[in-house]
Amino acid sequence: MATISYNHTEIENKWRKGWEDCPINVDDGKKPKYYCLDMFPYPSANGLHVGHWRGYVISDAWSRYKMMQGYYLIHPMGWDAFGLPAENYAIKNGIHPSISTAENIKNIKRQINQIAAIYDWDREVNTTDPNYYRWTQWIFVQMFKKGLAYEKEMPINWCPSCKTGLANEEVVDGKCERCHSEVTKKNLRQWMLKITAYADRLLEDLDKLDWPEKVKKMQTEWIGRSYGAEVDFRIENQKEAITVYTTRPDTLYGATFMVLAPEHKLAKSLATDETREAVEAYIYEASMKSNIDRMQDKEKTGVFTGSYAINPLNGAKVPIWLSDYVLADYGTGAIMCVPAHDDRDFEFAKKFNLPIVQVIAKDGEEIKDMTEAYTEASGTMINSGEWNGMESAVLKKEAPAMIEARGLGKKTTNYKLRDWVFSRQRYWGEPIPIVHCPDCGAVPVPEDQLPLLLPEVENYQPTGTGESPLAAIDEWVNTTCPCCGKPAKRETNTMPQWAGSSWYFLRYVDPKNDRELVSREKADNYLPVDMYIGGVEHAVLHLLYARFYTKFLCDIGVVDFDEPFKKLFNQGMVCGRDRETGAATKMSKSLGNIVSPDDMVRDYGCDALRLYELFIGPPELDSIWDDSGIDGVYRFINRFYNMVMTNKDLDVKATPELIKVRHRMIKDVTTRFEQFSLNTVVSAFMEYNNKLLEFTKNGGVDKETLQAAVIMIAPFAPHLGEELWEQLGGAYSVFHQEWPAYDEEAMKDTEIELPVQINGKTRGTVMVAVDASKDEILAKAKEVVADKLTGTIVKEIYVPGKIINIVQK
RNA sequence: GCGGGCAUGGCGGAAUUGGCAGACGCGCCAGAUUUAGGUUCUGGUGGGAGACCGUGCAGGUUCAAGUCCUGUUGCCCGCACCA
Repeated sequence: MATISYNHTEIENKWRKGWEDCPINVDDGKKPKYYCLDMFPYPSANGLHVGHWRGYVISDAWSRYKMMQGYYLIHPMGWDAFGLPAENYAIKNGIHPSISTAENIKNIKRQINQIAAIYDWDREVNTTDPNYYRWTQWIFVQMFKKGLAYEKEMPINWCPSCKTGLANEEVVDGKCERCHSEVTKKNLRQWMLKITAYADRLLEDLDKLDWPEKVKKMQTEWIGRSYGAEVDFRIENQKEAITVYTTRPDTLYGATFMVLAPEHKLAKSLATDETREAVEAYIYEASMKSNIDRMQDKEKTGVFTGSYAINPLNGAKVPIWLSDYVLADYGTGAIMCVPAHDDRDFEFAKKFNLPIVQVIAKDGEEIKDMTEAYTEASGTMINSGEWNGMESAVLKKEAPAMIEARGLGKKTTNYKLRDWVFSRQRYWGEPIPIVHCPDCGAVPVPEDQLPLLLPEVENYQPTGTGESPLAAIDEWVNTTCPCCGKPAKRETNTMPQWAGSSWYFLRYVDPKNDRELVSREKADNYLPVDMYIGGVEHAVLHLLYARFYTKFLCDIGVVDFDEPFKKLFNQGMVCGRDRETGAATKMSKSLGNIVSPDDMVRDYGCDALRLYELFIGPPELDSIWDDSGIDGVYRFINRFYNMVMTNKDLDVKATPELIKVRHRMIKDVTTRFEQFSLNTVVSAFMEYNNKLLEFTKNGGVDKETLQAAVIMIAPFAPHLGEELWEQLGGAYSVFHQEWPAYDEEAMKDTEIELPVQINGKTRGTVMVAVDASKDEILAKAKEVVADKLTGTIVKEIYVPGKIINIVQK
């Protein structure tokens, strides 16, 4: 067979131009839509590496497949361009973030174009574009009007040396990433979004979604709904009561002490003359500890306040302690402690010699010398007054209502999910469109004055007070109240990066609309997103925020669906190797193991890199990049090209064998594709190409088989597919062809080979007709392994079409 | 600590979901063409001389286990005292 060389540069350039001149994804108003979305990138100065490519190749192959099934595709791309790196770059070099960002976008766009994905650049969005962030601000104003945005004092990470607030990712081991000073906390006024108002819907609607179970579970845990009761404990000799939240009201009789978070508002007032010094010292220490330090302390600490509370059920006096294992912002910031039935309370009681009272019998008994808490809610109640003899599991459910009926507290539901701290003391973000008026309070900027433009600043340095650099621009800060017209001051905080990314998928369907965020007609036609593809690192935050925004926008009538992403696929990371140890690690600049796609595209072509990105391993798992592996797919492309080119004009008649192979090929590729087993799709192409090469040597391959192979390879290697489709005489474009169908009947064999086992070990094979009888087959099988049948046959197993197993003693 | 995932040749990985373990590819070995090398092509390639042995380890269920069950070890990811 003559070898025809496949010139990837020439052919890829040819079709790049071809698709530009005559676009293949066109909305004729009749086709159903399919919206396949990639998580949009942050335009980093490092550009794309082969890991980014992977997700984009997966989504492009899937998109093209959907297009071939007759859909009009929404397959957009844009830029999540606000964020810290650009601001830090500006601080260092004095270059405005919009300039460095634009440069980065230009470079990444060039790289993305190398993928040859069918992105619709007419839909491009950029979160830093005023015409975009106008609507980011608009959504905030709507939330403010609905009472979902509010102000609150919140602690932030604070570097006392840099005099600046820090994001969690800038805090490394409790120290400032830049100057390595101990990070402390500082209370600042912050804007909050009341995402907790949507907690139940965010939790329950997970059931509607075709998402990986793993991600659903992570969101479920993050929302962390629990049922229980708030119980009021009167303080001895005081009027005030302390309310605790508990999920185990059934153990109330076993509450032998109480612990408050050091930040609890009553903490100081509970101290007596004897304990005051110790209590205040403890509160001070806790306030100085960073969150991370507090988390890392395994050993429990605490201090007795000197006061007592009264157990509302049995009137027992219980000491009130302070400890930082109780969190100020979960529940009520105070807990009742039942050391017999909670691990942490048990540990605390042991350390400080507090009484332990068991109230649930374990295996029907009271335990002597408890060495660990019995935390199961199963067993009979003991030492519990009128509850004695009840089943704890039953009581756990009924107790909240019983407590409420007796006026001792109320039935409640609690969440781990907290409201979202929505303001940043940074420059490079959307200004929060609020004016603070001494008379009217916080007033939103009128909607017709949006966008509220981010002003130019001379200095990006932190202010030293914790305020945003915007606070230093007097002419911007000083304004008039939109409500009463008197002098007022602008809000100087900006929004977090999440703000723009929580709704961008809506804007893609109507990106140039200057009257609305999105027209209702377009929203109804093109939304929601059918398939969302991106890294699992966004399993909680981004995906939860986007769901929250969508539900809110649904509530105010902007869209009529309340879940943005029907189906989600998380692709695995592409790791590099650590240069010294050889271990798999994230690709990072500091490790110097970033592989850039640019050189590989030049040397091997776009199609080869696309196939290799898929072939490297199961798409949902992490993989390790290995440069030399691409040689395999490169050779395959050449062989496939040659196979088709050699056969294309031979006019071979399809033999039964060829037809069988064709149908099997279609079935294998299609089912593997549908299952997103993309690495094995590429293997299937290689396998069938090897088979077709055998046919090529022995008479050739028929046109219909060639066409099927070319059509199916097109979503993966689009240039190769389009070129060979043309070579086969097909009309433009291969992407307008119907995906080939297979027929189970056509691929059936008349004879099959069956393995013959003795005692479960394969000892030979036998060829049999598919319609042969069991006796016939068994007799033939025994013949094949006759010399190994030395014992007494005790059992003969025949699984039709699968296997024969003869059991002998 | 809790939750999730993974463990198969020198390497990346297959295995129709309980039915011939190692598809496909990389690498390697031999040969052919060319010959400076590379490319390309052909054949081989889990271990063992062999009967046989082989899917992290130890048990179990089954005619049959990489796949199911119990225990265990190692690695990766997520969450971090959530009352």
